[in-house]
Amino acid sequence: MTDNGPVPNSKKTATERPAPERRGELLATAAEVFAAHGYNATTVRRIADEAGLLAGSLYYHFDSKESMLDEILSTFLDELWDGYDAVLAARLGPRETLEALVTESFREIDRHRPAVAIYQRESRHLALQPRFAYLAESQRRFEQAWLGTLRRGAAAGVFRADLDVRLAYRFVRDTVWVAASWYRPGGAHSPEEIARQYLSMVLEGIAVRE
Amino acid sequence: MTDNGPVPNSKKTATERPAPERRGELLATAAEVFAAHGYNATTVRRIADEAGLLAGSLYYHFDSKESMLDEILSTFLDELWDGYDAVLAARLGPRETLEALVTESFREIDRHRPAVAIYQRESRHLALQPRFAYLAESQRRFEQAWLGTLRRGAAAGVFRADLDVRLAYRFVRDTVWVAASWYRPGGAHSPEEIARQYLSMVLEGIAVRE
DNA sequence: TAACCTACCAAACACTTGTTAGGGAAGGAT
DNA sequence: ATCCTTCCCTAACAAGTGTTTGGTAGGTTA
Repeated sequence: MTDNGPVPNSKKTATERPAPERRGELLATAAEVFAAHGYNATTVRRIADEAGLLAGSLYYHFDSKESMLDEILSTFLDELWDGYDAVLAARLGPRETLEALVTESFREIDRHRPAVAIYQRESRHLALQPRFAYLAESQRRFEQAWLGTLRRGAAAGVFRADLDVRLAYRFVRDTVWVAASWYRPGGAHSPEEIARQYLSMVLEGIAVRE
Repeated sequence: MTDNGPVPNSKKTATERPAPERRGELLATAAEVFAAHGYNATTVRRIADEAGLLAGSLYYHFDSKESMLDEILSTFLDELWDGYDAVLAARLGPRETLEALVTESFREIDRHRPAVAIYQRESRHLALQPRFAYLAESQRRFEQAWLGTLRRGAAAGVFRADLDVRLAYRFVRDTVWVAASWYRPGGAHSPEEIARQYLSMVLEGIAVRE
C-alpha cells in the first residue's frame, strides 16, 4: 500500500492536472446506477457493464466502490453549498431568502439529479460512518439555514406564526428535495418554472381564497 | 418441494387459525431493520440477530427474505386501501376528501411507519418485478384518487386553477409520505395534529396574508 | 409410553460480492 | 528502437450472501 508515484486516483480533487475526463464519465454512470437501484443493490460489475469495461478495470480509476460514492456526494455538496452560501451572504429578507434557496435547490436537482437521489436515499445511515461525517455536518448547516430563515420570517410577520416552525421546516425541505425522485431534465418544466410553482404552493397554498 | 401438510408459512393470509403470533413479531422486527438500513443492505442474519434466533430458523416461518418483504408491503397496502376506499366511498367535496385522505395517510404512517419507509425507498424498482406488480397497480389507483380530487376541486373553484395539477399532485403526495422518514410514534404530535398542520400549510400556505 | 408437532439450532451449500495481482496493447516521448 | 505511461483485461481471491438439510429439545396428544 505504498504511494507509488502519480496514480490518477489520488484523493478527491475533482480538478486534476492531466484532466482525466474518463473518470468523470465513469462517476456519472456510477451515479446513475446508484440512483436507479440504490448503492447497496448496485454491483461494481453492473457499473462496469454500463460503462463498457470490466469490473476490475474500475479499480484503475478508483480506490473502491465506496470512494466512488464519496466523490459523487462530496462533489455535489460542495457545489450545493457554493450556491447556498452565495444566497445567504446576500442577506435578503426572509421571504426572498426562502425563494432564492428553493430556486437554487431546483437548479442543483437539475444539475445533480442522480447525486441528489442518492443523497436522499442513503445519507441517513451513511452519515454514521466517519468517512461520511460531512453529510451530518451538511445536514446541520442545512437545518440552520432553513430554520433560521423561517424563524426570521415568523418574527418579522412575513410567515405565519401559528405553525410549528420545525414542522414547517421539514415540510419545505422535503417538498423541495423529493422532487429529485421524479424530476427528469429536459422535461416540460425548467427548474425555475418548477421552483416558481412550488413556491407559490408553499407560500400561498393550493386553496382558493375567498 | 412437495406440499407436506399444513406448514405455518402457507401463503399470505395474515389471519391464520392457530394464531402464529411469532410470525407477526418476526415480520415487525424485519420491517424495522429493512426500514433502517434498506432491504438489500439487510442480511437475514441481521434480522435473526435482532429477533433472537439463527438465520436458518427464519426459513421455518418464511419461504424467503423476499416473501417477508412481500408480506410486509402487501399487508400495509391492504390496510391503506381499506381506509382510502372508505374515504372515497363517502363522496365528500374535493376539499373534505383531500383533508380526509391526508389525515388517513398520517394515521397509516403512525401504524405502519416501517412499512411506509420501505415502500418509499424500494417501491420504484420493486414494482418492475412481477411478484410486486401490485405496487405499480397501487400507485396507479393512488394517482387516480389524488389527481381526481385535485381536478374536481379546481373545476369547482375550491382549489386554485392556475397551478399545474400534476405538479400539485406530486407536491401533496410527497409532502405527506416523506413524513414517514422522520416521524416517530409517541412524539410531540399526534397523527391528527400533524395532519392538521400539514393541511393548513398545503391549503393556506405559510405566508401571512395581507 | 409412544407418536407427533412446533420452533429452533448446527453446519453446510452454491453463489455473488468487492477487490487484487499480473500482464499486455496502444501510443507518445526520448 | 527503447522506454514509459495510460488504460484495460484475465483470472483469481476471501468474505459474505440467501438458502437447505438433518437433527433435536420440549410440549401436546393418543
